[in-house]
Amino acid sequence: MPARFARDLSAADALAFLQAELGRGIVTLVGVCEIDYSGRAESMLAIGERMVLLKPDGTLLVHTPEKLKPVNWQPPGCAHAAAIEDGRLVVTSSRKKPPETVRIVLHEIDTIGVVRLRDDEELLLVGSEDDLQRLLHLRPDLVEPGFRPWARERQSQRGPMDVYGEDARGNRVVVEAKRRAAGMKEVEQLRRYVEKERQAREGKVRGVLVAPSVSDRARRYLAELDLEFKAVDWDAILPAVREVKEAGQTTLGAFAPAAQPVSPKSPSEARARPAADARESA
Amino acid sequence: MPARFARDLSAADALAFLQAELGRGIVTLVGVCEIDYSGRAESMLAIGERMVLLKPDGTLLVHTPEKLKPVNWQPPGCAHAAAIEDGRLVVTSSRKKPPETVRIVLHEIDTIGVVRLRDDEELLLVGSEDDLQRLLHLRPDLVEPGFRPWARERQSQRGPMDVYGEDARGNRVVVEAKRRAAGMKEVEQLRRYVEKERQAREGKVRGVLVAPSVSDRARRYLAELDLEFKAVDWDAILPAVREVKEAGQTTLGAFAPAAQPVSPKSPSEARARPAADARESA
DNA sequence: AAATAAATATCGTGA
DNA sequence: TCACGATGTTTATTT
Repeated sequence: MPARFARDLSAADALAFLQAELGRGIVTLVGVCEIDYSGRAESMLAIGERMVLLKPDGTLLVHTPEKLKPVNWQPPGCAHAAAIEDGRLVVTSSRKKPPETVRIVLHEIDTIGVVRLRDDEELLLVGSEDDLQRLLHLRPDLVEPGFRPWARERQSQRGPMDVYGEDARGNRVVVEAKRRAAGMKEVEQLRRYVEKERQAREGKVRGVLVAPSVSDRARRYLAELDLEFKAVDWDAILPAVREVKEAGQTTLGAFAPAAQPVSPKSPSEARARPAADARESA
Repeated sequence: MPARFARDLSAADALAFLQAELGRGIVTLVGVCEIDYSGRAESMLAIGERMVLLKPDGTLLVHTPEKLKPVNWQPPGCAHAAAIEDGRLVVTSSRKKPPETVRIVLHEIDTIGVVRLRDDEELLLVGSEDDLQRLLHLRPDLVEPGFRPWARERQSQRGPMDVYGEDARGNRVVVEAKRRAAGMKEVEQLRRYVEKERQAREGKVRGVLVAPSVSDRARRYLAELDLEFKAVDWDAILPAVREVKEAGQTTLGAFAPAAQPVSPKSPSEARARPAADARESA
């Protein structure tokens, strides 16, 4: 993990540092600066003390002492550059599509450094909406007793539905699964699918929103649209989800979509195949 | 901008450093670590080299050499703590609502440092949806000739509408303004407001989605719901938006809004007054 | 390249 | 505190 740090550099020395190290690691630049952004929108930030991070993948982050989100940034893939203008160090980060540039003028340079990090590991996340959907296929009783899911992400004319199946009485059921508290937006989303399905089909089509909770307004809206809500308790199902996830990493294939004879459409489905079992990611 | 850095510290020395500096500035910790998160979801990250930032406001960020988003994080307001466990430095960040904890176990410590930053400046952003809405009030012809907007953010039973007014023929018009390309979600949102208005009123109620562009599917959905689309060219209106914004920054609060006998409810309303109109021409 | 939807989204505002 | 909506959202995924 080679690293290099320097303090009290002149603009020229800082420039030399950047020219040598930009793209070779995460470059950290602490100092007094003003920042302008122009692209999808425009922004101006008056002079102040900030921490600038320049990643080797072309990411830029400018952090102030507060907040999680950087005050200015640039996503991966941008071209970082440094120059001296009017005796001051100027760092820019640009991309062409969409055309966007962040321009940082350094008035004082406190610290400049670089760290070369090696990290091949990937985050393993448990509790995503995808996890919830998979669990609903494995344990359809969580939706309601007698529910039989058909396929994941069934296409409708208005987009893919989370879960689609049949209830004990043979009614079609559209399920919208949310990992967190549901609101109006989620009801609208469910409505969109159910409505089309009701137009297209004879017979009753039910719509069920599955989520940890639902707001009062959204609940009334559901009732208005003749849609339903089913609460899932994350704490109660998390162990099961964890198991499913772990199985997915190692054994999988247990719930490959039966209704889809074609090749897997997504890595998640691919992961759910015996072939993927042998190899252990992460 | 007092700063302090140290390298090749033992776990005990690093602990001492953290105990002295946590909360006093942005603490940077570079090293080999493994990370677990538990809260709204769960995550695990195997051992690797990362850069950890601990802000004085209780924010935690863990960055890898790639991507804009931190691989693990904690929002402002969290309690940071450090300890030695099994001879290793362990940094935790927790909050109670919702209950969440990030736990970082350091296997090697490369660099540890702290910078005390002072930054009172606020970002000035031009080109937000709010800016667009204000401009539509100043230049209602951007929606269509003869359109007369009434008030901003009129309350409907289902929430506030972006712009509400009357067309040349006296029909009610609900406008949904978007700063970027619109899709299904935006159509749904417009639909919700228009529908309620159509239920509540006699006569025709029009719904217009104002955005730089709209997807094909969303356009079809609009047609299906008898809603309309009006393109706005950001590049063309940005100069005007910039002017409005600048006027709002300088002449703010000089007069009270004419249509509202009470005090202005928001700075944005105060800014969108006749006084600001004067600057507007093109 | 465009579009669609998720996110440990975060963040600000208003009730 | 909760709910809702914007975000220069970013990111992954699919067409």
